[in-house]
Amino acid sequence: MRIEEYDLEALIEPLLDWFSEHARVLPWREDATPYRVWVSEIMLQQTRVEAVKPYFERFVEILPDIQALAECGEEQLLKLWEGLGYYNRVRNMQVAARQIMEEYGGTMPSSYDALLKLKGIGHYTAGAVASIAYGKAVPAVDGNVLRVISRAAADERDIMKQSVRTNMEEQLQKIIPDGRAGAFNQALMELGATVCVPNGEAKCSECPWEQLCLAKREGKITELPKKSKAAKRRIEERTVFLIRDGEKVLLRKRGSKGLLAGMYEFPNELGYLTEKEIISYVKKMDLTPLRVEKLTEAKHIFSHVEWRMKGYLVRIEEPAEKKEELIFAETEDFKENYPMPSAFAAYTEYLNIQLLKERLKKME
DNA sequence: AAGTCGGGGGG
DNA sequence: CCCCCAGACTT
Repeated sequence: MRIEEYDLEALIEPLLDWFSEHARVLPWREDATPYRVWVSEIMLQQTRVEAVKPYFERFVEILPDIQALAECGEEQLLKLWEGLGYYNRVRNMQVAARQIMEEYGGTMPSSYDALLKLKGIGHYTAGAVASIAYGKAVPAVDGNVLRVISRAAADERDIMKQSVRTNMEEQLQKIIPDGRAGAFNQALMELGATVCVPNGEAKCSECPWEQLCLAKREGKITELPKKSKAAKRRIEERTVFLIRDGEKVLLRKRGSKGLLAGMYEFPNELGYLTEKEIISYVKKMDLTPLRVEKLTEAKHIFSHVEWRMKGYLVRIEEPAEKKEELIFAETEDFKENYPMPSAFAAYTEYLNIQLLKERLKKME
């Protein structure tokens, strides 16, 4: 069965009635200005509501409007996003903020097509902002919507295909209830997030569509939606260096493109280096290693690569001359000033412990 | 159309 | 271990 053969309109009233009683209280739903809706939608891309909440509050407090976002420095921007992942989201959002300052005098555009032209805003987010913040009658099809509609209509097409998503948008466009587009789109997502859930048991007894859902009727809830599997992750072995001069630790800033763009990291290299190779690696930076100590091993899983890390603490002599390109950060404040990805958590944690030990020693 | 881009929660 | 998440961009 395809959604063209299913009566989507019958879903609207039960859904809106359900939503009016079960809508969660979320920070971005209070005072749903275009800016706040935009920020929340970018943060929510591939990210759960609970993870976003604290980030959202802090972000809009420190950067309360589009101009503040446009003028924010890179370090502070990444610091506000630190731990959320997909760091290009916030970099793109700033590009868009500058676009809005120049092309729209600082006012968020309201049309779907204008929103779609902004960096980092695709079909989903354009639809979400246009409908939620401006009440425009356009769909916003995310993973939740694909799932709940696939199930309701018992549509067996592969939702990973772009053509299926586009078709879903076209069919939903026809039935968007006038004047209630924002509530309708949010209700579809809310149903997917809280009732028609992807993992575990769908809570069909709580669903406003229990009598209308074909997947339920045909016993296909667990089979739908159909989804082709993602490619397998590759594995990378890495050696991570905590190069320490007294209280200071050596950091490196990553390039402006690719994985973890613009973030800081401990120097690290592909492959597992021997202690001999570690020493020559450090010497190559014109540093003088004193001793090398093995640290814990750690694993970090990204979407398409898995890092298997072996860490080493390398004590060095205080450099005679400070080289410009080497960033030696004080252990005390490196957390406040340098945005670091979670991938290195095992080793930043190690520094914390070391810091605590040093403090205890001083108290004796 | 396929690959890239984080991190965490839950089964 | 697996899955998925209020997706977008690049090639």
